[in-house]
Amino acid sequence: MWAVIDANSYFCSVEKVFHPGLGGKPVVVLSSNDGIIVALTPEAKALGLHRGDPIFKFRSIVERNHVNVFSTNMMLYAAMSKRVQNIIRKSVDYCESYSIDEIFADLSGFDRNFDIEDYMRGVARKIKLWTDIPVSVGVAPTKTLAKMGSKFAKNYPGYRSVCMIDSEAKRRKALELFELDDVWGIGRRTYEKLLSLGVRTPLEFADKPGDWVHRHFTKPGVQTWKELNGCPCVDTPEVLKRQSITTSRSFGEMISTIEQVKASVASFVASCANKLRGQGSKAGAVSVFLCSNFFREDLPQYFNMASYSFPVATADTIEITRAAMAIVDEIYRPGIKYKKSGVILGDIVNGGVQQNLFDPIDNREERLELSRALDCLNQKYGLKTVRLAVEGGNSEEWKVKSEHRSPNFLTDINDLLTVRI
DNA sequence: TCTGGGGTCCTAGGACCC
DNA sequence: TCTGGGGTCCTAGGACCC
Repeated sequence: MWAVIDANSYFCSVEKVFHPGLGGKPVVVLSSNDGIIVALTPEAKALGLHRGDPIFKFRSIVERNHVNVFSTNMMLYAAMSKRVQNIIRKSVDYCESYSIDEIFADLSGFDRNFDIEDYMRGVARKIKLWTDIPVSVGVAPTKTLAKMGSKFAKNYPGYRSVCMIDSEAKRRKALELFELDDVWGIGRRTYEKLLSLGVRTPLEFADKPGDWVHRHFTKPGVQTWKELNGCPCVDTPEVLKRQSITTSRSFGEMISTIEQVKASVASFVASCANKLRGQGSKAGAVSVFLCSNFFREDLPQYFNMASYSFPVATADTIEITRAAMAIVDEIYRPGIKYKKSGVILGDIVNGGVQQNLFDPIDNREERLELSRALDCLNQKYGLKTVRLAVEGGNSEEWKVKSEHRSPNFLTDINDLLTVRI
């Protein structure tokens, strides 16, 4: 059996932990640049707000109903996630962290007569007591069915946080009641395809014969079908090392000069390279993209992207920045108002790095040490305390909007909560 | 005025090899 | 008149996830 432990309205729940008194009130958390709603509580949903809504279109609803609005603070959410996941890791033998607010737990080690449902209820209770984050738990023979269970647990209080699908009758009942497009692995396109084939519920899909499924679908579709029938086949290995690392942002205000564009790109390189060193890897290639504001039909539009492959895979901020700046020189066009830029590190290698007979750099180890020193200084004295000059001063004209951001309650000593008794 | 960011896997088709 | 067969690697794009 697998369990999936899923936090409810996770980003909102974290904000509620540190802003007491928001229980039962509408809360939303916005994307970067305070653009769209990325998380919302059931109370906010009841007002007609949805995930993905641009907040500026719903100002009147927000103001009229005193919706509590927060900018996103990933540092805070990641720190809290670690606490929640630590509790789970101590409660079961083996876990696979799937996302910031979800974790799969392998329950196969438990004895046949063991009361798993009651045990997981205890875990959920412990998480709530120790972190104040509410979670929903689904338990089933496959991950896809477990995910269904967690949604039932979330939507129906009667389950008291845990929904277990452990018999053929329960499986069929769940498949019959569940929304087809909410099934894990069935996105918009597959949903439309299934509808056009006359399939309207997960149960109808699961009951189709194997040759029918193989005729109409490729590997991912077949896997989902098997999982719905109780046959485990979806792998979610713990991703400890990324194959690619991206940093990109929309700007609070559009920018035009090459100096501004370079400052933004250099800053994103620094962030990517820091993450790269954090996982002990090196990148074989860097890509940079620039784009205009595609919502502004009155302005000339532009998107361009180019890549550079390093002679030897590297994690050196200076080397990567130099390559990225050359790409900007290549793809920058004057007269465009840029809304967004981004940096992608690819061809990431871990461990053995292919050497190059004609490598122009002969002190790679020393240069990596220099970059590591930057990481240490910035860790100790704060982000961007030491940076390359091309990133520009503190004015940061391309700065993203983040007007309702919570302090870093869990990771910055200066942001610790003050409690008055 | 204002519309996010970061990932993974799979497949088909092109280019190339002998 | 007749024009093979069997591979690999790479890439772009699609689909999905949170």
